[in-house]
Amino acid sequence: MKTLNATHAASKGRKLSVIQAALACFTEKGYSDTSINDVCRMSGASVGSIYHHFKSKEQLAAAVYLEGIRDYQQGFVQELEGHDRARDGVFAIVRFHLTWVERNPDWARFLFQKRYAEFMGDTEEEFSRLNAEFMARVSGWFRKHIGTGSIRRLPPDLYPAIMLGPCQEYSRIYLSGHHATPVKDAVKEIGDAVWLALGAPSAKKERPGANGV
Amino acid sequence: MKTLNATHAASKGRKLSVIQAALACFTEKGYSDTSINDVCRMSGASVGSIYHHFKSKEQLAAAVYLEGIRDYQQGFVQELEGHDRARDGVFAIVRFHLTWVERNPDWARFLFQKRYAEFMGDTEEEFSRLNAEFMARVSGWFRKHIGTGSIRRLPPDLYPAIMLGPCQEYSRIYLSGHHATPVKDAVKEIGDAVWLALGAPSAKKERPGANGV
DNA sequence: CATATTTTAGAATTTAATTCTAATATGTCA
DNA sequence: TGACATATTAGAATTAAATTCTAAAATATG
Repeated sequence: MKTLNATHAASKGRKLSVIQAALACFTEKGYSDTSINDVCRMSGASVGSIYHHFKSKEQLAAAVYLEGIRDYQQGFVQELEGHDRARDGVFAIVRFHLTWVERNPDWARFLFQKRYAEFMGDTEEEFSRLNAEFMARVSGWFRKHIGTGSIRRLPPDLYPAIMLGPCQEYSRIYLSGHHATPVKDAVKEIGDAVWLALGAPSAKKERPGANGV
Repeated sequence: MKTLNATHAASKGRKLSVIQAALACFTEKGYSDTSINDVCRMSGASVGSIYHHFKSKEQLAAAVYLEGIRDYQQGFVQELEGHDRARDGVFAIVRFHLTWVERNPDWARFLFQKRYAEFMGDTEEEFSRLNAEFMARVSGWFRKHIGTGSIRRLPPDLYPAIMLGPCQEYSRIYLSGHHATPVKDAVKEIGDAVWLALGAPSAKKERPGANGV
């Protein structure tokens, strides 16, 4: 028994060390620019050893992903279900997510931030500029409406996050092929929610305009 | 002039056809499993021709990304700035995003959905299960609180989207290294916004509990 | 202690990205 | 138009990196 456990532990230890080395490499150089040899050097394991534990480079990345997401989800659920009042729960989750990311930036980068980053090695400047201009225009639009008192005043970088975040998340579900609220209904519901989140109390009763919902 | 334009057009045509072929390949088989030869076959261009137009496979992917994001952002800004009343603008954007995704699912997948999908070739079932369980628990928690009347009733799949979307979006900015509202303030602001979006009118004045903000 | 199983090593192979050279097409200008 | 310059295409040659394979070392079992 003890020996069996010991073996398992040793095995798990090696496997884990490879996963951690892989995370470090992926974080530093990105997935494509990390070679299996890089992971060998970083972890001290041999090629054969790595391929014994992981079927392929992609499987290794998947293992890294699963390792991180498990930790995140466990903490998330614990936090959520540890609060009885809805408001407390919601606030706790928001805090949990943000602090988890703050404490585990490498994992978070790998788990949550793999959008386009992978490809943007050189083109980064162009994308950066494109994105900066875009965000400036969005922020400008909001600033204009703060002036009229119809938008609550918030730190400017949060407006896009609050407005687009739910849209993005919904899209992810919609695209995954799992059952999702139909687009038409989602437009209405998410629209309402975003407005509740951003509208100033005095403006909450604004009626839809000519081409509103 | 005409000839010059023709050349440019032809050149752009070729380049564009390669970009479109690449999008098709990436959509069908994923980035890693797409070889340059696949793109050759699909586009009719030769290896040399592709490498003449794009420095590397990653640059090709970047070009695909930029092509799509340009279209998205252009439509977005046009929509946003075409509405004078804040409420109309917000609703218009939500609708724009969702319908854009609906109409351009391949682009959207490539632009917005490149999180973990890339690595999950085989492990997909495990991740699917993990994720389904997680979402079920989150939804369950919300269902419980609808019962008490302190959460507005919405299609269940939208609760996670509305709660987590802004968090994810904020994290993306925070992690990108650009200036972002400090985590502490963001927790408060995003928490408020999410509660405004989800809380029922009757419950809006709930005070924070023992371990609330 | 002998045997079976798991793990490690690293060389050999295979696959796919990238580079290179030459040919072809296209545009410019006298 | 015809000679020259530039941009584009083609595909073979090269290089880099993923994956496989064989055998040795370590570990567990009885």
